[in-house]
Amino acid sequence: MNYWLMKSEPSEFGIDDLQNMPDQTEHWDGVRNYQARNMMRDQMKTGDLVFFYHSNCKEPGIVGIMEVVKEGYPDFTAFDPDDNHFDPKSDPKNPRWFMVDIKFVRKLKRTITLKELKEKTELSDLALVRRGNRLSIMPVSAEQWDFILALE
DNA sequence: GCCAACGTTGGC
DNA sequence: GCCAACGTTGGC
Repeated sequence: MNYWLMKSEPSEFGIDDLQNMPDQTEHWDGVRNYQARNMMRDQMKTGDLVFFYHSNCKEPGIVGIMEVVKEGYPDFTAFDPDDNHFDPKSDPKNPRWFMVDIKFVRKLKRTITLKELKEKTELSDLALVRRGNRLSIMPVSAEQWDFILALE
């Protein structure tokens, strides 16, 4: 089993929005970055656990845990001209963008802030805290996962 | 294939 | 709102 971290702006889609979805499940659409696409298409497997990270907000940090419930499939929002994430270069016969479905597991008791994560030398290899990192989906090692959860 | 211009991300 | 960092685009 693998561990991941996925970013979302809470003003767009936050942990509460996920919890309130039917079946507490939603497709993670709109990712338009090849590295992140490859992870969703090729590597994320059913049962993998994912940290939900709130970005671009007052208190950026990890707020909850979710689970992959459907593996990579084409991101249909890329085909819809009326969608914000429309990409005319993604052909339904040869989709450029992929997504997975994720399900709410639980909220953390508190937000583990970016500031706090940056202070931990144990997490210096975590992509999230590396300078200039903008990846919206990233792998988390089992050691990093356990270490972060122990901070809760 | 290089690289300047541009757009986006996301912390602060 | 600012701006550094980075990815993408497109002219050459």
